[in-house]
Amino acid sequence: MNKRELILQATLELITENGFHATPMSMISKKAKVAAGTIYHHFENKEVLLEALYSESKEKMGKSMQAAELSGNSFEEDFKSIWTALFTFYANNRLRFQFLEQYAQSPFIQKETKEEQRKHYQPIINFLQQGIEYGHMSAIDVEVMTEMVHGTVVSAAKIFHSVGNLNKSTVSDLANFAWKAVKK
Amino acid sequence: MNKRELILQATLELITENGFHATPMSMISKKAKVAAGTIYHHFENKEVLLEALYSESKEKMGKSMQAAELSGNSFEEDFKSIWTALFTFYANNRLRFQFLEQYAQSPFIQKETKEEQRKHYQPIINFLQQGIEYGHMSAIDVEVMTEMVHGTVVSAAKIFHSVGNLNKSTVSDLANFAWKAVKK
Amino acid sequence: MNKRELILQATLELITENGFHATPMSMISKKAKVAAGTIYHHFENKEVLLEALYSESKEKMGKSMQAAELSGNSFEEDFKSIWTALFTFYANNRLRFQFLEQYAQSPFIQKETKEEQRKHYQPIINFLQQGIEYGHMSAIDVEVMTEMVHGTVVSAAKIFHSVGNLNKSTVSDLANFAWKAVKK
Amino acid sequence: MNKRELILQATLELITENGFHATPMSMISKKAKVAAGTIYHHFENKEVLLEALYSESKEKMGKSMQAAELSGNSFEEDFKSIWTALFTFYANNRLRFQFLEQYAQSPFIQKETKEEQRKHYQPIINFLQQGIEYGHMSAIDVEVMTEMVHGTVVSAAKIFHSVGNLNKSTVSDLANFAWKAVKK
DNA sequence: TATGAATGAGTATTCATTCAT
DNA sequence: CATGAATGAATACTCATTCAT
Repeated sequence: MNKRELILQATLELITENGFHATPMSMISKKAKVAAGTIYHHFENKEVLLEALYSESKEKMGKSMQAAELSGNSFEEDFKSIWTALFTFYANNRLRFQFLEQYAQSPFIQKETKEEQRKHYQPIINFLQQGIEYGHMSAIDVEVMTEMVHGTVVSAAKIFHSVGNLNKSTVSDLANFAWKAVKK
Repeated sequence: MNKRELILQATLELITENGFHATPMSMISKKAKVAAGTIYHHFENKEVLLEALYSESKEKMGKSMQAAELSGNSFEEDFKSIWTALFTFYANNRLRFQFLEQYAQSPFIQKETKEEQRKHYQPIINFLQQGIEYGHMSAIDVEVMTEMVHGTVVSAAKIFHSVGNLNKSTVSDLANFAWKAVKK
Repeated sequence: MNKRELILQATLELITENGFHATPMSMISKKAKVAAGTIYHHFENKEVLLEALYSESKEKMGKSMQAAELSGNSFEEDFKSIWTALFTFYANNRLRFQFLEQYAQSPFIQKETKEEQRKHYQPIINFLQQGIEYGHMSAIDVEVMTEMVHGTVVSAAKIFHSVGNLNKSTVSDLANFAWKAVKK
Repeated sequence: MNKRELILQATLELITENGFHATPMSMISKKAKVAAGTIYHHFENKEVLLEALYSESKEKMGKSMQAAELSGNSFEEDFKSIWTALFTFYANNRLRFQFLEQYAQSPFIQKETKEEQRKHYQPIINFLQQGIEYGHMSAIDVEVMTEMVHGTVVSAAKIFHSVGNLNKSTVSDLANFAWKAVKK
């Protein structure tokens, strides 16, 4: 890992644990085993560091969904594949999940940064849009639908992390919970 | 309003806007039109002030659900009544909603405080438990079910606040979204 | 005890333990079981309270020496009687002793207050002056002599309080220590 | 002078003048011509700064006594040499003297710090111990004896500083005062 | 006299950021 | 690129004092 990545990783761990303001730069530099000044060679200031972490996280999240293998057998099956892919990403990446939850709506992240990261999950919005158009899903506004479906994944991930793990059948139940909610 | 309430109200507004650490006590005292020292007559320190706000908010949230009028005609109708009652509370109390979202999982709130506030929504858990037992709902663990249902209300409220308002039929659609998800 | 005395007593105990600045008025009011404002009915402010305690203490100290019974048999005997009287006062009144030690030279006490309290031990200075004039003692400036002799009592009292007690023969040894030092 | 020493010197001057609690860190940083935060790079907090000053002062005091040249001609001569060496140190270092007087017994200084500094005057205790054993001095407990003798130096130094100076013959008289007190 | 809630100036300490090396 | 000592503005909290009751 190069220094930039060491800094980002340390920031992720510390900020998730303590929050943004309760994580001094000195603490990050210590954990990353890097001098305080070095952080400033890679990131203009603390806020920029946070935004970089946000962008990186959103990108990873988007990629995890796009990596879902879609059989094309049925819309239901593909929907559940994507739902499970995102859930799995959130389950396997606790810190990133918590970080995104904490900062998704936070005023620390610039609007432009948020907008820019939309691209990573635009394909998913398109997928849902088609589901509605082809009559597989309720005719709810696609932005609303997206938020509602994402909410079910988030809730499932929260449960996963509070319990510590979840057996396959429960995960399947929860994917089904989401599917029942959206299907026509 | 007495000084204690003025302080709590100012804290709610400022903390939701800026976050806990980015809200100096001096800013709170200014907004509440109270001397800095006065805050410390009513709250031992900043953390205690935050916890008081959390407790007050959870209590109001619990009461909003318990105020839902249950006709007893059908489980579905009652389920939607409660769902809508909570959604309405979240919709009408943006600051409280955002505050609870931000601090529900935050490490700033003591575990004991969280435990104590459970009592306010225990009746709802009981209601869902019965729904499962009487076969109205899927046989999912009731704690899991509660978290999932709550997640749908939270997502709906987020949509409401990002859009600014939501017409009655959409709200009804979203209550139905939740109902379809849970029903047998 | 009236409130004024309760306040003075509480102040003596707390200030000796914690020091002047580390003893808030609120702590004094609590210990004296009196409202904060009540202190200000009896003492203009914190400094005046300290000065009152100083004056009271110096007066008690002066009286303790003047209460020494002088047989008139020999200068040595009378010298030792006075020495022992002051030592006994310091030994029996630990808090007053420590308080006087701490504040005797402190800048908190106004010069005038110190001057005014001289009257209480002027008789002792006169006694030593006579001792020098009659040739019982070394011909050292009487102010210097007074300070040196007082120093021996202070050292003895410090030893007493650090050990917890001192048997009669040791006290007698120490009075003799002082006498040997001053005698011709 | 490096920053650490500048801070210690400023602290010595200010604390002696105003007392510990009446000397804000900001005042120290100003006098030392150093930023407020810089103090915290060298001393963990205000109390640690005080302890460092105490240790440094006790060390200097111990060294001043050990620098006394002992002729070995007579115990009396050596005793007076040491007495005079310490007196001279106290006379030439008013601030350190007053600082040590104020904080020697203060609760601000940790017991361990005090214990640790004993080493600096242990040689003197040994010297007095021998004087007692060889019959040069009264058979008083050596700890008691040390405190009493030290008390005479302290009194002499107080006189010196209140008057402003003292001629050689008076200093000699006072060394003799101490010697007469202790000799057999 | 007595009370104690309210005030707001004052203080120790932290921490993002800079810059000489 | 990397370092870490130095900076000084910012902040939580304290406490002497006041004053309406």
